Amino acid sequence: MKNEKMKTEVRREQIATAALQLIARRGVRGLSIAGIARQVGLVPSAIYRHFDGKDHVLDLVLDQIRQRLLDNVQAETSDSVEALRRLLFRHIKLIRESEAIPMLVFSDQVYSGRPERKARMQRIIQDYLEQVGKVVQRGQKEKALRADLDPAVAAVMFLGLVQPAAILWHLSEGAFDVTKHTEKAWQVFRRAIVRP
Amino acid sequence: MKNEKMKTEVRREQIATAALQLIARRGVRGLSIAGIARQVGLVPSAIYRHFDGKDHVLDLVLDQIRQRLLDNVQAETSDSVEALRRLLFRHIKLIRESEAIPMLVFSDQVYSGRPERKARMQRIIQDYLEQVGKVVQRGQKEKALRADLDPAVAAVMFLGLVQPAAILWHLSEGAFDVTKHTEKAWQVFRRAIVRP
DNA sequence: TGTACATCAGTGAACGCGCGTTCACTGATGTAC
DNA sequence: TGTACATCAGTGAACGCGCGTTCACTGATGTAC
Repeated sequence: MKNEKMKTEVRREQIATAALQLIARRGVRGLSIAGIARQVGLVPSAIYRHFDGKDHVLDLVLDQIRQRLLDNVQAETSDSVEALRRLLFRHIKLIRESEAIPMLVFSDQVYSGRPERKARMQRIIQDYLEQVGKVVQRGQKEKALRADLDPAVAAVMFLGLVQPAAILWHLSEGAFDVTKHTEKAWQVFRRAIVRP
Repeated sequence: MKNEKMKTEVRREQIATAALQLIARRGVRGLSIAGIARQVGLVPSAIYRHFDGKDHVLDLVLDQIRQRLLDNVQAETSDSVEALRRLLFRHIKLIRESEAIPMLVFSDQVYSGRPERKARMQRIIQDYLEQVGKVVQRGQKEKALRADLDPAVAAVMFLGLVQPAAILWHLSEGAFDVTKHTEKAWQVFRRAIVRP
């Protein structure tokens, strides 16, 4: 009886956060109810006081990720080219802070046999892309970006600036210099989208 | 005793191929010895006549992927801008044909607790990037591509043209039009790398 | 070319570990009067 | 403000499923003489 009782809302947050950390450290495969419980300082069965099962924990984790991504893009209100640049680095920072995000997004494990969750992840990414697309449109209205640029295509490409870098960073255990690479990649990308 | 005996080399290939197909269909999580055996037409324990364990099956699968990627890039000998364009579509085609490839590359499951395999995957990707980088360098020598372009950065960006598209295609169950997107994205990328 | 023996690819039963989940319980916290 | 009862967050033991792996075996294939 060493543990204090806490409100279920508090525990739910703690549990989701612990899950995110565990995924970052050990991957989706390494995510276990026992591990989460240990991290939070509870006994495995206690998790079931707050969630109906492991799947529901993952659902809340996805919610948190969704929120962080959207918070990121909505924080940018400066002039659109600069907004994209800053969003890029925010995105990198977000991924560095919680490596779990790309792991989750790419992990078939999360979706396998759960089509509704796959659809949900798709929604999250598409919502994010839509927001990025809006920044691009703003740039076109401001005459800063090329008018013949398809905002949707640009948004996906924007994601492509981050993704392979994140993978390399992860595979190389941090040896790959993401910031430096992103800096250079941004210059190249910028050339392709700004008005001549 | 319905099954004929076959040489272990033949079986090893069959098993690795079956594994690749299973991953494409059910994800890395859905890859089981029992599943592989069923696909090949054997009993689970028979797999152990040809491999020391599940891990060793995955190792051969990685080998096959490496081979396919490198075959792809080495097949391109035409003028360098066109070579990049064609390589891009080859890559897309490869991923469409075996959706398993991005799943494997991104699956933490494959690496978790096996640092040597993580390093191996890193090597595969870096070898590929190096080959792409060489095509870029060739383009610079031919004065077709900008001299101030860092070949390594360009190679990673090249990968970034494919990756998010592959993810979206996978998440959307094929609804996302990869070819159309890649076509447009290539135009944008091209602008950024060719000599003005 | 035929026989004897070794090797090899196959089978099915059984084992055991990891892990998510259930259940009966306990003591603390909240609420009604 | 105090007492009685309901609810709620915690515990630990046990269950059971999935799945990789082992093992003793069998019959076919290959090899030596």
